[in-house]
Amino acid sequence: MEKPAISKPTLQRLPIYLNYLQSLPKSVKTTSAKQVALALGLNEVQVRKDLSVASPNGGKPKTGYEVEQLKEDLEEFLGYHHPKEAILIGVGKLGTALLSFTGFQQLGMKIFCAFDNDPEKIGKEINHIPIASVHEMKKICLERQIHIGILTTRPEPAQELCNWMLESGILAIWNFSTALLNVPENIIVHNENLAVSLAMISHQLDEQQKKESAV
Amino acid sequence: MEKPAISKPTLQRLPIYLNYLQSLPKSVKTTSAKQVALALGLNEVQVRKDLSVASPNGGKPKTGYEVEQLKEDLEEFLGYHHPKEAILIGVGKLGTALLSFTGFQQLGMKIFCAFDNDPEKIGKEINHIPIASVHEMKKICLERQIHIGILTTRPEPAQELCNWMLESGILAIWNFSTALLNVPENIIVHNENLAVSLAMISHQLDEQQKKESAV
DNA sequence: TAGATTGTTAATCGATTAACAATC
DNA sequence: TAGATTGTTAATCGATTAACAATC
Repeated sequence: MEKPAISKPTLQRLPIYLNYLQSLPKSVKTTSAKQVALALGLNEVQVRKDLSVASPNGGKPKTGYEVEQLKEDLEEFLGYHHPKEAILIGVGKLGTALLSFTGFQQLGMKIFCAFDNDPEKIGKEINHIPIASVHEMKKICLERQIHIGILTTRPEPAQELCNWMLESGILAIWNFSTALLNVPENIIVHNENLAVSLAMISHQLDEQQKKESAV
Repeated sequence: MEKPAISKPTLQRLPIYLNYLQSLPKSVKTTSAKQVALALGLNEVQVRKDLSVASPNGGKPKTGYEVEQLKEDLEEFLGYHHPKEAILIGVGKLGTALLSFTGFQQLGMKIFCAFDNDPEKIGKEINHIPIASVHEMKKICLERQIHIGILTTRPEPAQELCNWMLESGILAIWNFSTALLNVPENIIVHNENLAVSLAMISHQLDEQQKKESAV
């Protein structure tokens, strides 16, 4: 009855598998866990286990997985066929870049509307997405039952805008600002943290260079 | 003799601790693992263990950690006091947003030069960072011994530019493109993957809503 | 059939959490 | 001193990997 809860690491790898499958030439009709693992630097068994979670069709002994079918299964599992609507707050450089990115639709998300407080920007649109005043946020979100908010502002106004989002019925915040947001525990905050990425890269680089110089 | 290798999860949390400490009002002189854990939704022991890795000074029983000292220790550990130079390739919307971001210096990275193939852009600068032709990349990188490359192009030219980067002595690639890069195993690739973030958010949101409706 | 490949059960590994001794 | 808090050792938990049976 209960769908077995998918683990976080597995969930994170699914879009990566899909991306790999999409990168294959059309002539490739099937693939195997071994091939996928090799291409992505993962363990073969891990790939099989992950895929078995997301693909009800699975693979076949000897032949492996049908690429088209597997892509379909992963897309379905990840909800790409039923895009969720989102709003974006803060039409600065980063906000503009995200609004201009045409790939979200294929990733199961559609930015319905953007908000800013700059009269110069309000009323315009980017990539067919209208920019409205932040004061209209509540009305629009409640009306369309939008639950995802993308925050791309400076850190200073972030918390206040976050609070407005919560009043507007937003349940999940994709936070590109550097601010640490305070929210009730039923609200999801996903921090897109450049500092974390940089720390990883910088540390790995140091390790690598230590290794090289040791040779 | 050997510094004990820091675990990946710990390394990822260090910048988050630092960010929290920086968000504290100046009047707060000390803090405790308990407070930090509460603020960030983590386990208290985990915080202490993490901090003990990065802070040689540690905390004191009863009083906890000195905020200024701990910030200093974390910054030092994360290499923020000795910024590494990087290049950026692809001055589109996202590239421009990253070039305009003034916070990298504080995070231990300095973008030395950007590259593009659009004659309109070459010769200009953004945020005092010059934009040069991709054909100058090799010369500039080798001269200044730059080892980090930030890739913000469309997926189509990504692999070729990646290869050029490797010829230019780049050892770590921060990949914002959606392309899957093929590199030798001693080269570090860190994929900044919006699809992964979206999958997490979307799935958590579904879970949350399932939970709510079950009440 | 034999061999390749899947999917699953068992073993290992590593990270988190609990328990506790040390100390300011 | 008593109590709060640190740092560490031990126990638990969860994810990865290895072993293996099933099957096309």
